Amino acid sequence: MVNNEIEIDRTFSALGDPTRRAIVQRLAMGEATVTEIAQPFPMSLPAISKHIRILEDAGLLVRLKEGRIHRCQLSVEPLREAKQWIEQYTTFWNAQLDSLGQYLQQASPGLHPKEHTSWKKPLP
Amino acid sequence: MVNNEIEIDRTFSALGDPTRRAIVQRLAMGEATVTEIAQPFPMSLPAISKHIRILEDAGLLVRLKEGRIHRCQLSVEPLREAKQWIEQYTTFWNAQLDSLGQYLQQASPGLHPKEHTSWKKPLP
DNA sequence: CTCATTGTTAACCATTTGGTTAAGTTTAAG
DNA sequence: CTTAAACTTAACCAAATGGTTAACAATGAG
Repeated sequence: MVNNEIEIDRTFSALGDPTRRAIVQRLAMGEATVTEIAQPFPMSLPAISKHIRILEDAGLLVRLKEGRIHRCQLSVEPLREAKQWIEQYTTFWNAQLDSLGQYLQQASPGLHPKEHTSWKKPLP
Repeated sequence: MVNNEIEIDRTFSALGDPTRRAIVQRLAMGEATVTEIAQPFPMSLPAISKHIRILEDAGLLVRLKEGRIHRCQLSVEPLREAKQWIEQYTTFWNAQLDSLGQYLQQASPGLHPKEHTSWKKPLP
């Protein structure tokens, strides 16, 4: 949990692709082999293999090799961290913080968060 | 909220870039103009302009034009939806669903986990 | 009017991404 | 031993991405 910047980057990049999000969704229903994962997708097995690798590198997928089949399952920890990253900006508290910050800028510019220059009220 | 697949795609793609996540973080501190946003970044203004456009297209940023300056502020609604997408897979409830689903699949393959009804409540 | 400020658009470029097919590897089966 | 199955790796390709500089547009200031 210390240096999560690179991890969070991998996580969000991995989730940026619809195919990979669909794989995550699939795995949420239960573990699956590579061919099982590939089955619904209109693309080749190597393509899916790459996607799985990317999810694995992002820590979103763990692979249990049993003989020649690779059993894949979802690992939710990176999802939790992505959720936490997002929650910084979606909580009620931060909404309040945001409003307050803007108010402070209006009241005494230059005192608060960023060195804003003067602030005009939006026109009606 | 009907066809959120494309929206969620735009949102996650937008958040997949570290520069854009940093912009989101910056805007969470309060609104800012384009040059203010660009100031800390070691890249040209047009590069930032493009990032802002992508965030805007994703609905994560709203632009208020006042004369020649564009005041940008964060819009958290897409973040909430991204959070909700993630939460499908990070709640305790779904962890249970996953484990039980795997058990049920082992016990009676062909039955889908979601067809069963005795699930525990999610934890906060 | 003239000039600076604020920002976008255009044209271009290198790298990354997401896909392909073909070949290789490992394991299970006959 | 031979062959099939389950995947991965390699080599390649087109398109998307993220950046650049130069030119353009619109607004505010002198």
